[in-house]
Amino acid sequence: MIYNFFDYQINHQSLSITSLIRTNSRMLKLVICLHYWDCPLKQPDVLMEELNRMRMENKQLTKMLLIVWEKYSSLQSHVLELTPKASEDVCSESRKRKAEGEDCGNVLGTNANIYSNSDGGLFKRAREIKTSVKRFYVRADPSDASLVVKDGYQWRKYGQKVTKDNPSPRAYYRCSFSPSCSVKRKVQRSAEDPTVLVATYEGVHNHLQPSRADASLGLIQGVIPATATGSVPTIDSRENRSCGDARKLVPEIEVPAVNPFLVEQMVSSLTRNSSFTAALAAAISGRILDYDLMETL
DNA sequence: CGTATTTGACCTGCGC
DNA sequence: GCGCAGGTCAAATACG
Repeated sequence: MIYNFFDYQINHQSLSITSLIRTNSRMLKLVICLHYWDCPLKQPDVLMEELNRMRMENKQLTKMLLIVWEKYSSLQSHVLELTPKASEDVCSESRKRKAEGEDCGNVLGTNANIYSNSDGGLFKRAREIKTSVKRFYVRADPSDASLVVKDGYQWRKYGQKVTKDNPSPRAYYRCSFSPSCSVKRKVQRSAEDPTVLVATYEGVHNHLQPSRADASLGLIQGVIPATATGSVPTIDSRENRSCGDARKLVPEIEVPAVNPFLVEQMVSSLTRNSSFTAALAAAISGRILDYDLMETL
């Protein structure tokens, strides 16, 4: 019963955070609109009014966001305190079960507000909060023995191992871009289809992607995005499928997820940065002045 | 010469 | 307690 209560609370808080981030993005959209001067609102007064309104709204939302985040964090720690047995169960899960969970699609995304099961859902959630595991499938040249998946991040290989259930070796990588980044990656050829590389990511990067250009190379190499519109990725539907059918999985490759925490950090820092808002106001006023001059000519 | 990769040894946890 | 398997370490090696 108490679990259901916290379950609702955490879901509710997560959804609130997501909603607030989306609302905050309205201001950034307005900035982009002003920058390219494609905004349908041609009246500077209307724009200024809208900007001021957005600014006030943004301040309030930022405050709310911080409050919600603090409550969320305290709730999260409270839940973990209340469920020591659950935490132990989670931590003591055998490696084999963990591996099976990964292989069989019991893979957890970063969207912590998406839960489906009711029995033991909270226990699983505790693990989801601690680790994020994602899998990607990359089409590769079978003649190429290297286990290289270009995803735009910098990786350092620290080990290679042949596993029992797969004749091809598994390569272990760490993120080398930032020493504080603890993201790990495992790359192994699919046992069923050697032309497919299976990349398993553990953790979330605490830095921005070093090179978007490099990421695009992944597309050349064979990673197929989930949607052509670049929609925000969610938990891969493949994760609920049965094991070992890589061939069917390939056409539904997803791109790395946008890190909600990074988005939150960026939005938060931008909205709290007085110099940013000052520069923004200066840029907008400059645009308005330019527009007035053009109108008078 | 500095950095990245390779690879055998070692560690850890689980099942029997 | 022992063996097995996955994961990690670190010295040796390769490479630009």
